[in-house]
Amino acid sequence: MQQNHVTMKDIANRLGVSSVTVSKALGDKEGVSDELKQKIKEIAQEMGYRFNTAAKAMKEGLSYNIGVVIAERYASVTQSFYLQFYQYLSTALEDVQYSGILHMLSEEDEGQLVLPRIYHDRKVDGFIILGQLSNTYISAIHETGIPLVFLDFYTDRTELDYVITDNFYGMYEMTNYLIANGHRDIAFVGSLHATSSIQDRFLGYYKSLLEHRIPLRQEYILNDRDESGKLLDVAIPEALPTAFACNCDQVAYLLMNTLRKQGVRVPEDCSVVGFDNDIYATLAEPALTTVEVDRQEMAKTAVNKMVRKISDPALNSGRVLVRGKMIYRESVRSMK
Amino acid sequence: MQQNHVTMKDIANRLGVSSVTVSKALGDKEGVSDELKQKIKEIAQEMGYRFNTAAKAMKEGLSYNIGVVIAERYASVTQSFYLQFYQYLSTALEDVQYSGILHMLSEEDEGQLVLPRIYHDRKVDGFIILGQLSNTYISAIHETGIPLVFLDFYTDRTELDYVITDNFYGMYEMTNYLIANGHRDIAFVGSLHATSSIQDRFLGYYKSLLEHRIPLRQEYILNDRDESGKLLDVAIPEALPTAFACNCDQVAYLLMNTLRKQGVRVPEDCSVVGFDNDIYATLAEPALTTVEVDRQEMAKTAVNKMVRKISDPALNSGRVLVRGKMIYRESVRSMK
DNA sequence: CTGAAAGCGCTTACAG
DNA sequence: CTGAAAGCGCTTACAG
Repeated sequence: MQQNHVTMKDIANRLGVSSVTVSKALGDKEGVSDELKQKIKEIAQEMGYRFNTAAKAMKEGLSYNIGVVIAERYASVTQSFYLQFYQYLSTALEDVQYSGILHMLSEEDEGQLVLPRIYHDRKVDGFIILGQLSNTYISAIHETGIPLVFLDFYTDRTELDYVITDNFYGMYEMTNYLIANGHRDIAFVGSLHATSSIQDRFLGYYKSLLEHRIPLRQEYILNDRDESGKLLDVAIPEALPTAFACNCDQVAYLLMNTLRKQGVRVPEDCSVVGFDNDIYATLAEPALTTVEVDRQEMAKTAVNKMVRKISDPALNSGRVLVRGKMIYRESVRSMK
Repeated sequence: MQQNHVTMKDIANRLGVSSVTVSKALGDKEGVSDELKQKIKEIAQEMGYRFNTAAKAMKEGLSYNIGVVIAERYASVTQSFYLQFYQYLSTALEDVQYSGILHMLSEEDEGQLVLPRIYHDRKVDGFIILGQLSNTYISAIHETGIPLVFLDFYTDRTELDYVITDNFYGMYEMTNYLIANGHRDIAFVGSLHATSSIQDRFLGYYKSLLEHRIPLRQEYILNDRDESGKLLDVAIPEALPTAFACNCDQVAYLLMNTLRKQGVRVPEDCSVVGFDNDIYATLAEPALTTVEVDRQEMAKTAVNKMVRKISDPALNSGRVLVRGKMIYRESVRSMK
């Protein structure tokens, strides 16, 4: 129960060497005999030495922290998706001797272009931005010159770095799977102008239809949210499709409730698939066939990008796609 | 887009004063004329000065960061409760010029008593521990002497500091409410030996029964989980109570599914209440009457405690209870 | 009201 | 292989 403040100097004194030698030994640098290195490490351990990152930080001008920014609206009760993402980021950052500092961005700060306090305090060497933010906010943070990596979101600005899941390919694969199961009347559920992810997923769906020479029908493109992003009841088409490809699990879950109320059984009467593999995928009955976003791989990729950007801020590695993974459950019926 | 590295010295040079004066001005300390202070602040702003926390940290031996530890098992897909909690903590910390660093503790690290890397790096001045951890881990982290505040969890060790929701009072109030609505056959759903929260909630329930001279019936105490914490199907008693007081919303939600399968309607045939006001409270149909844990108030209280402990580590303010808030919805029927 | 000096605990050249 | 010196950017105590 003692709050120790052992320094390298203390270790050096104890062993009758200089603190330079201790620094080299603990940092595994050249120029200390292996024997002495070993001895120093043992003593450090024994004395309960803890490295003082602040000192290193000041010397090198780096904090060894990365800010992870998530808009508050993505961290609501129903959306632990991004918070789980943070977990992977945190682990990936530790692997490269960094720590993550999570910053929830409020609507207010986003609107008024208030940068995170950790920016002003120089507590971070860069920001990983998780999810979509307003263009003006992106510009504001980008103008500071601090290294930036965008995760799970991209824009048309090619000078920025992005790591995203391959939404296009994921929904393409999913639609192929539905078609392989004999479906041809497949609706896409998602408002095309709401988010860039929905658009890309839609395009993957469309690509699959094109490849299979199934015409795209306007009445099978169903809105799921209004312009503010608020989820709506999906209007079920008169002619019931045999499958609904939903842009996310939550919408698939809500759609299944609506279908149930209309007496439509899933998957007997029609199939429903989702995307994300979040809580709604398993809350749904039957559980949803969906595409899992490989957040772990995305997190690792983003952290790597960030570390490279910190050592070379001019670096621009562009948009990196990470492939998702099909999860097969019980919400699809084979029509064959 | 320039990565600036303006220091106090730069500002001082620009104005022909010393960096000491700049430090005093920016820190709003005594000994600089208001005029000069104002001028310095303007120039700092104009030059894009950012405070270097690392330098202050080294000087004072404080990092101005607090680690927030959450066991990974509490941050699963279905449990964003604690992650929301973190949000409040983060805001409360910013109010006192601190930043929060979220650390997800893996089962493995917990078992092997591996302390967070941010501890070894001296990146934090204290830890707020969110939720229950093993006793051995608590001992291990406590022995380091680093200031500790436990949030939403307590033990019998009086030398530690806790901030918890008033589980006892919340369930007491809830049971009173059921009784006021004419219920007398009220079951409690929760395994009494699983967690300390469940125990306290049970005792609040019991207290209410005692006050109303309703006998406690063993067959109305229903297990909801096994020893490992895994949720079980609740065994509905032969003689159906008129109300179920569940120890949490999730269990209430699951119970309602079970009841539905047995053809029991809520609230017509029996009432069900929960606790926590989490996602399950509104996912349930009808929505659950429940007790909302006042996480914001708890977060503020914990941060205050922490700040006081940092300046005086010997301080032991003990167990602080924060009152919850009844949320009335549609899952209770009046028997009158 | 203002500032020169010392020091926080490291690391990076450089000298031996 | 080992170490004395300088410096990172602040703040504190002291002198003027």
